[in-house]
Amino acid sequence: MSLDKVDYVTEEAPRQATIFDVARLAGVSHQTVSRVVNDLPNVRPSTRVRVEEAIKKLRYVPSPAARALVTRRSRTIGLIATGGPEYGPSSTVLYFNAAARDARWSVFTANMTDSDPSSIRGAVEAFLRQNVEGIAVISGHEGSADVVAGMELTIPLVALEATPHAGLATVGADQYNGARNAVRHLIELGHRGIAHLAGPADSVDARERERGWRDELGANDLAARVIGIGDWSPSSGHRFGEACDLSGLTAIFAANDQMSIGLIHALNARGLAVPADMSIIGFDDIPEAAYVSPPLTTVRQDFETIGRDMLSTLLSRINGESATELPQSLPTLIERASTGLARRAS
Amino acid sequence: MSLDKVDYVTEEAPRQATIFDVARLAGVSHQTVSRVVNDLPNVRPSTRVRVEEAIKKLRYVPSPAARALVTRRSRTIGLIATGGPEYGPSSTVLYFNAAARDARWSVFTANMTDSDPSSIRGAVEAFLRQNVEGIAVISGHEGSADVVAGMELTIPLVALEATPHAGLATVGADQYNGARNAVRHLIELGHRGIAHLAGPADSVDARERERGWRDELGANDLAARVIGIGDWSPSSGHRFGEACDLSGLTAIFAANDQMSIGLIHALNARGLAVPADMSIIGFDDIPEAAYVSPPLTTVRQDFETIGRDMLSTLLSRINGESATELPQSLPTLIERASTGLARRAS
DNA sequence: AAGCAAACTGTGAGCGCTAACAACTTTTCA
DNA sequence: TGAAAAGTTGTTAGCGCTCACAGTTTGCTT
Repeated sequence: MSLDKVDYVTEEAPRQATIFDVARLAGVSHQTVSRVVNDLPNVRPSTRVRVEEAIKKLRYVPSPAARALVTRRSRTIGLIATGGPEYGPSSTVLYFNAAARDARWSVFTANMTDSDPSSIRGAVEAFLRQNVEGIAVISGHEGSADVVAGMELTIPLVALEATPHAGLATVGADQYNGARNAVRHLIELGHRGIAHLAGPADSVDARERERGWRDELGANDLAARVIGIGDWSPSSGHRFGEACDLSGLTAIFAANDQMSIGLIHALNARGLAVPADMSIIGFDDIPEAAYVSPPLTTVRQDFETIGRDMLSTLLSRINGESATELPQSLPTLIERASTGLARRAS
Repeated sequence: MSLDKVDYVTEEAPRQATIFDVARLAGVSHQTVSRVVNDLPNVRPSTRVRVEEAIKKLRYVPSPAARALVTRRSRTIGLIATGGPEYGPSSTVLYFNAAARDARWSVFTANMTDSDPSSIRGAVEAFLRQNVEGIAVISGHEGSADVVAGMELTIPLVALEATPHAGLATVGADQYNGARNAVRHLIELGHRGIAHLAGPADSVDARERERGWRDELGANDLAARVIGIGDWSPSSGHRFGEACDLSGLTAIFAANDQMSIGLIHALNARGLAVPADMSIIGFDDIPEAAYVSPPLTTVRQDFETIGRDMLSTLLSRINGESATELPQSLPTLIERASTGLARRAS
């Protein structure tokens, strides 16, 4: 399959070979060529070989357009991604794409910074016209997947971080238990006043992390307090870190690493040391997390696995193997230096 | 164009309308419908209106497959992205995609973590089969764009960060002058021993930044010393920060922010304060840069502009408007707190 | 009012492929 | 040995669209 040093389109443009060219060269009908190409049975081995040789000789490659026209299939997936270049989503997108490549599927990507329903619908409509066989939604915004699900497509749909929904498969890490583990770690260090710096309200992941935090606190008869609702960005973490009321607190669980970084920076500016005065735990384990000061204790998500799981889930839906167990990984706690033993709350 | 609450594919599957359905309803020939759809002249206004109404009523949308089959055009672009989820490239990919959406073009993305020539060729071949009308390469690896360029395609090609090459348009920020500005800033602060923590050797951007650093130093009769060649990651910055010889140095220009972060962390561990003992300047201005300790002085690249410029360059090539001036923006210096006045070198 | 150009509109072919079925071989088994 | 069964191959008809060109109408001259 791998051809070296080929003039893909030479000046004389010898017109890409068609199925008929191959048929003529092999001395068979075009239909037989089609059978060979599609690996259908009932072709005599000797004929098959002859056809394969002709294919190789002519460098024949079937036209996806012609194929799509008649089969209404395209071996193509549509991917909708909303939000900016945050580490988590963009990693997931990247690995989803890589997995698709490995599986020899093509993917159309529609990136949009907002998650305006009509933009999303527009993107889906464009995908539909292209005969995509499935749609994946990787969105930080809760509504996005529901918008697509609400279109009641006949093609499978898989979404990252969305509420379970009829006809909508969701894949992702277990944010809830990841968050509980984070909080449990804090409790084990002796902390009792553990606040939360939440992620955006329209993010299911953010809400799951908050719920995990709240439940773990509840299970230990501890009070819950949210010090702010950020937008995942370091600057939002910084903003809340500057302004929030820290009384009674010895630890803060931030909804992601980037906000942790902003938060720590603001805390330092207020004369508070981390973790001596305040323990901070993040979420995601971005590459920088190990190298900021102090190195961040966090909960690692494996975005590569998530992206690949999304693809394989979608592909199995496309192949009709519906309702298999949906993959869900458990994020793991990474202990570094931003958490420490609790001191008496100030 | 925006339809609300539509059953995109109802259970009875009333077969997506074709051009003939529209023609029948409007009482014209399919060819006239085609003219209206493609906005060709010589259609009586009243006829045009009638056809447009029929289109709207039937929710007719032309089939890209059929169109591509006959025109051999697809209004589709192939995007090749190599490397992992680093901030710069993934942002560029994202904004490229967003710009394409705005222009109503579809884009196939082929993401690969490596930049193996045969993978790249494979991706290009797949794109060609899909009748893409142009290819964009966003790669951290130098060879990538050249591999594609070497295939001598007849469709336009645009690449980020690549050496100028026949038939290859490159778009990007002016890494060289950005780097010179960074170094000049250091010199203005009184630094004389200014080392460089370089990016990977196979990256043109990395080499341009190094060249800028070297030339600015040379222009001021200062000696140049590279303390390491990293891979853009914080951990590589950290590694070199731990081991390098710092004698005679009061400042280090790191090839990107992430390596700066790792570097600073290692320096701190060696008992060196930034910027008191050593000034550090990075490149890119990632969102975290302002919130690490100390906030990073860096050179900001506008990835959104780069991504959008890549798209518009590619589109204008596709439309035959060749050889327009290639956009190149100048990254801007962002002064924060990781650089300070030079002390006497140790 | 005839005549001609310009403006419109329609017809037929064919892009490259697969689906459906017809036709021809070979094998199998009574 | 012959007929049915199984295996193999070919034929035809589209998929939905655009292109090239033919045909029809309309507007403008003289």
